[in-house]
Amino acid sequence: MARANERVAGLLAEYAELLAMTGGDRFKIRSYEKAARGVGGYATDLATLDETDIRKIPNVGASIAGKVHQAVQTGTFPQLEELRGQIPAGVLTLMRIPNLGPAKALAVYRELGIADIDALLAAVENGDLRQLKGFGPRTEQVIRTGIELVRGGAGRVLMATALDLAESIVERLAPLADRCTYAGSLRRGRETVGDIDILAAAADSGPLMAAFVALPEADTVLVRGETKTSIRTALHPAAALPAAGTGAGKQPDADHAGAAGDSAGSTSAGGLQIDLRVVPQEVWGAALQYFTGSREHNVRVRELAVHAGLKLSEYGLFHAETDELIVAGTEQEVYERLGLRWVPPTLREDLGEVAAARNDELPELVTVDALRGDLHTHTNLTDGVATLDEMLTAAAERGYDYYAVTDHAPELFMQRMTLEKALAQRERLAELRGRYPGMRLLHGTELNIAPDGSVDWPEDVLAEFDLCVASVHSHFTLPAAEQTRRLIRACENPYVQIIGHPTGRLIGRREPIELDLPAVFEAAAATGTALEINGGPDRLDLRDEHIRWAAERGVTFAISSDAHAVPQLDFVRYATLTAQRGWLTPDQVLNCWPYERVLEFLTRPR
DNA sequence: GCCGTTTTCGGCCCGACTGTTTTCAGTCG
Repeated sequence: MARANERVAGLLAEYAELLAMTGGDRFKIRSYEKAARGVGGYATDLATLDETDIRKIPNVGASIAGKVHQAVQTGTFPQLEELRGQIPAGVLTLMRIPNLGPAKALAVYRELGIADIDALLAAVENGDLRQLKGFGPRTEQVIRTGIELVRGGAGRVLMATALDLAESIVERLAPLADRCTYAGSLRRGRETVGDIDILAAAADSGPLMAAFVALPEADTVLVRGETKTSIRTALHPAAALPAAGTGAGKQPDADHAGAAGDSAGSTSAGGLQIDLRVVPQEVWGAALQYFTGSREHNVRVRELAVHAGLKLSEYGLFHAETDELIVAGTEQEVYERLGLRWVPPTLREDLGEVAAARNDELPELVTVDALRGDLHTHTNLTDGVATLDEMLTAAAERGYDYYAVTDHAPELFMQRMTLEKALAQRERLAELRGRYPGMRLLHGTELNIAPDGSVDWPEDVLAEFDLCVASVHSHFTLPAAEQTRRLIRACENPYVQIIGHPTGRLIGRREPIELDLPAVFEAAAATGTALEINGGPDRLDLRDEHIRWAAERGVTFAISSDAHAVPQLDFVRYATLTAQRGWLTPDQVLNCWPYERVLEFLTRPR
C-alpha cells in the first residue's frame, strides 16, 4: 500500500487553502503549508508513528500533530470537515486556474455563486465576471486562457501518481494471478495518463474480479465482466496538491494530449478509470503487447505481420489463412517471430522503433540502475525539508558513487541564501566526507538565470563551487528571441555546467517558456553544457521529444531528482523513463559516467 | 501554528509584477 504521508499532506494543504479562503491568519496558513511539505517529504511512513514521533516531523508541532494523528486513523480531522462544510469542493478546483488564488475564488463564489470551472467559464462568456470589483477585462482574459490550460489536461493524471496507484493495486492482485502487471501508456512511461490498464493471467478470473471491485479505491464499478472489469476512483478534493511537491498551492494537472472529461483534480488519482483484463496464461505475451500499445506502434507491427502472411491480435500471432496459432506466450516470442528485436515499452510510439528493431539498431537504453549519482538536490538550508546529513545518508543508501548538493542562490530572494550560508554548508560537507567513503560529495548550487542570461554571484565565487546548475525561476513570459538569448548566454557561461529544467514548464499549470529550442540545443552542444532531465513529476523537463531533438545535436544530459526531501530522490525514476522515451543511452547521460569522467567534464577549460 | 547559537514571545519567505487602482490587493516564484 502507498504511504499515508502523501494522503495526509494533501489534507493539510487542502486545509491551508480553505483557511486562506476564509480569511485565516496568514502565518497560520503558512504553517499548514509547511507542515504539509514536512509530512509529504518525511522518510518514514506516518502509519508507523505515534503522536510523539509525529511531532518530530519538521514544521509539525503539538496542534498539527494531533490533526495528523487523527487523519492517519480516520482519514480526516474535524477542523477540516468544518471548513469543507462552508466551502464547496468545486471552489477549490477554481484555484487550479493560474492567477486565480483564494481571494478571487472566494469572490466569485460569494458574489456569483460560482462553484466550478464550467460556471466560471459561463460567467466569463456572458460578462458577469466584469461586474465584480477587481475583475477587469484583462483578468477576464487571463481566466479564459487559464481555463484552457487546465482543461487541456482534464481527466489525465501525472505518471508518478498513476504509477504509485498501479503498483499498489498490482501488488494486491498478484497473489490471485499467475502474472499481473500494468500495461498501456503507463508502461510506456508517458508523462500523463488518461486511465490505468492492468493485465492479469489466470485460469479463473472470478477471484481477481471480485478482489478488484472490492478495492478501497473502487468508488464506482463501471463494467463488471469475466474478461474485463472497469472501476473509477473517488473524486476527492483532498489530494488537490502534488504529493511530495516542493510548494503548496496550485495543482499540477496534465499534458498537451488533452481529453475532455471531468474536472476532477489530476495530481490526485480522483476520478481515474482503472481497467482490469484477465487472460489465459498461454496468451500473456500477445495480450501484454496488445494492451501496452501504442495504437500507432501496434498498427506498424501488425502491418509487418500481414506482409508475412500472419495476423496479430491480443490472442496471439496466427497464420492468416489457417488461423493456426504460432506464438502468444511472451512478448519476446511475438516480436522475434516477426523478425524484430523485443522493443522496450518506452519506445513503442511508432517513431522509428520498429525499423530499428528490424535492423537490430535499438539503443541500449539508460536505466535507473545505470545512474551513479545525482547532480541536482536541495536541503533545508533553502527550500528542502531534510537536513544535509539526512539527504547524504539516503543517497549513500542508494549506492551512489557521487552526489551534489545544489541549494538555491541569493537571487531567489525568498530563499534568503547568502554566501556565508553556502560557505558554511561547504565546510559541513567537507567534515562529512569521511562518513561516506564510497561516495564523492560535490558542493554545488542552483543559480538563477536573469532575463539577460547572467547568474548570481561573481566569477571568483562561482569558481569555488564543484558544480553550478543554472535555471530559470522568473520572467517566464519574455518573447522567444529574448528567452533564447537568455539561455544561450547561460550555456556560454564557463562556470555553468548544467541547465536545470530548461523549459520551466509545470505540467497542466504553466506553459514552457517560449524558446528557439534547436538554437538552444546547438549552444548546449557547442559549449559542452549539459541539459537536465528533471524528474519532478510535474516537470519532466526536458520532455521526451525534446530530448531526442537535443540528442541528435550531440547534447549531454543530466538525469536529476531535484529532490527537496528524502523520498524525492526517487524522482530520478520518472526522469529515466522520460530519458528512455528520448532514446538515450547511458553514454549520453553525465551521471551515468564514472566519477573521474564526470570530474573531467566539470573541470575542463571552456 | 511553528520555532528558538534571539528560547516561551515575537517573529515568521521577500520582492516583483500586474491589473485595476488614485495608493493597493492579489498572485507568483
